[in-house]
Amino acid sequence: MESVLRKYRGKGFKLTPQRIAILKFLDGNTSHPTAEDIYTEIKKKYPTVSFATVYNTVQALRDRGELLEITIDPQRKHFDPNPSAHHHIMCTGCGRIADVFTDYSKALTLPEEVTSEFHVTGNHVDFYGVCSDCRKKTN
Amino acid sequence: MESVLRKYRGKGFKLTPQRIAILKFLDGNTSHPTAEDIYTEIKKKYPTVSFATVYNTVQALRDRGELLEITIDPQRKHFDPNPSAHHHIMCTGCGRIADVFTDYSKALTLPEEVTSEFHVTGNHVDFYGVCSDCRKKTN
DNA sequence: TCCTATCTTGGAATAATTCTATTATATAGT
DNA sequence: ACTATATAATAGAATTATTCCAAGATAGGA
Repeated sequence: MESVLRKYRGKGFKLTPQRIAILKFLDGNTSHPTAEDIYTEIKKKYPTVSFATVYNTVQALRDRGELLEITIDPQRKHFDPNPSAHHHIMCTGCGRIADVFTDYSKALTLPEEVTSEFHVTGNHVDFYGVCSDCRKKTN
Repeated sequence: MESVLRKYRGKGFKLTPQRIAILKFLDGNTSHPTAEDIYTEIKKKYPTVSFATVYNTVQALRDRGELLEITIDPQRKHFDPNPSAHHHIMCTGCGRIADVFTDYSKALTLPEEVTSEFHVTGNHVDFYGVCSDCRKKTN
């Protein structure tokens, strides 16, 4: 828990109580929360917290490379506190997002017509499917 | 042009003037327009067209498998009238989206821990980069 | 301890999308 | 061609997600 905070000390990143709560909530969290998920959680301990604080904090973390913005869900953004290169799969039934740790970098070669026009800086591989819980329900 | 409309006749899909305009705008269009792009275009010929019509129509097309919703842009949805499996690259400078027609299906194998939980139904491979125009400008 | 840059907050603003009630019309059936 | 009706179009309100803003609060360096 202290280790969560250590890397943010100094460097003009103020460790306010709200931010500490957000950092602790995100630490090791693999649930891919939305801004609202974070807001709801932090509100339990800090009832006056605002969405602005949540968005400010995730943006600060993103700028520092500590957080990824996930685009797999067409409806809203999700966040992932694991900034290392990996991918995702979303259940089209319940919306749950899980991690996919396979490294596809070797496989994702681009044709010359694309690489000649774009300097490629990154990629997302998103999978869609139906999880076992949802298969039981809807059949 | 007639061929664009042929496949929509019958089957409870009403070919209204607004829809025909949308279908013609989308036919062969590789610009990956947003709802607003479509709205702005159709408004030229039908000044009273509403966003509801645009959204209703793209949803009807999506339901019929004639249109894909693109999630590569975190800010807004884009649409692609080419429903065959392919992928995209977006310029992080100007937001332009281009098609990537490489077939990665063979390469995108998932670990057993994922396939045992999810019945996989689809995937998106999104690339990010900087296009040649934007390299000239910002650099 | 004090100063100040930075943060938090509430609420307003913006933007994207969906919904609703009403009016209009494309098309199937005659 | 005519009519009935299911479906669509429209305006505008509602919803949802996100950003902005001004004022007061505070973390952390000096």
